Amino acid sequence: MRKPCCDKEGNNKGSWSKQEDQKLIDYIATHGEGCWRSIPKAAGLHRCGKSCRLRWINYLRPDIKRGNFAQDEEDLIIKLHALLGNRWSLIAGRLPGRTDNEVKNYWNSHLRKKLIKMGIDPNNHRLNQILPRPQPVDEDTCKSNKSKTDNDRVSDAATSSLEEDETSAGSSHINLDLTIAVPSPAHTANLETRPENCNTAATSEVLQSEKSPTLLLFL
DNA sequence: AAGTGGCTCAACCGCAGCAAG
DNA sequence: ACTTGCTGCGGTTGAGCCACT
Repeated sequence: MRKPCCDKEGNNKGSWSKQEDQKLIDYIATHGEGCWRSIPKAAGLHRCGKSCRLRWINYLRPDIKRGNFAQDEEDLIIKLHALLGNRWSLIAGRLPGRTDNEVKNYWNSHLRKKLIKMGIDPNNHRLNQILPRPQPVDEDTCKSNKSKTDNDRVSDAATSSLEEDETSAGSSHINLDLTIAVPSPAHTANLETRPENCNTAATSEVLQSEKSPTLLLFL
C-alpha cells in the first residue's frame, strides 16, 4: 500500500488563505510550474503538492476565465460530452480559460438538469422517448462489450446520438450549429500530445470523425 | 427573523498511467 | 520485469450561500 502523499502532519487542509495564494503565485511567477511535490516546501506552504497544483490550475492561473458560461460554451460542452463522456480535462481543453473542475461542476449543477428537463438522458444524450435501436448481434460486438468501461459505453451512445443529430432533425433542441473560435494551438497540441488518449474508443471515434464536417470543432 | 432545503463550487480522495530506477 | 514515486484525472464531499416558507 502506497503511502498517501497528503497525510503529512502539519499540512493545511481546506480553503486557501490569501497569503497562501500569494505565496504560490509568487513562487510560480518566479520559478514556473515544475515539480509539484517540491513546490510547497520551496514556496513555504504547508500544503501537499497535489493541493498546490489543484489550487493553481483551478483558481490561480492567470488565464482562467471566470464567470458564467456563454451559450456557445454550453453548447460546446454538451456536444463534447456526447462525444467524449466524462472526460472533463479533454472537454475543458476545448474551452479556453475553463478548467476541468469548472466544467465538471457546471455540467453537474446546470447542464445535466437542463438536458433532463429537455427529455434528454444526460448520460447518453439520447431522447428518453426514443427506443434504443437494436444492437447488431455480431461476435466482436459481444466480446468487446464485455470489457467496456463506462466511458466507452457513453462513447458508443454518443456516437449514436451524433448520428441522430445528423439524421433526425428536431431530435434535439440544442443548437449545435456552433460558431466557436478555433482553439488555441496550445489546446490542439494538448490533445495531440496525449498518448494515453490514443487507446480509447472515444478518442479514436473523435479522430475518425475529424474527417466529417460535424467535427470541425476538433480541427 | 428563524429554520431549512437546495444549490454551487472549491477542495479532497483514490486510482490509473507513466517514467525512472 | 518489477517496484516506486509523481502527476493528472474523475468522482465525491462539505462549507457557505441563497431562496423559500
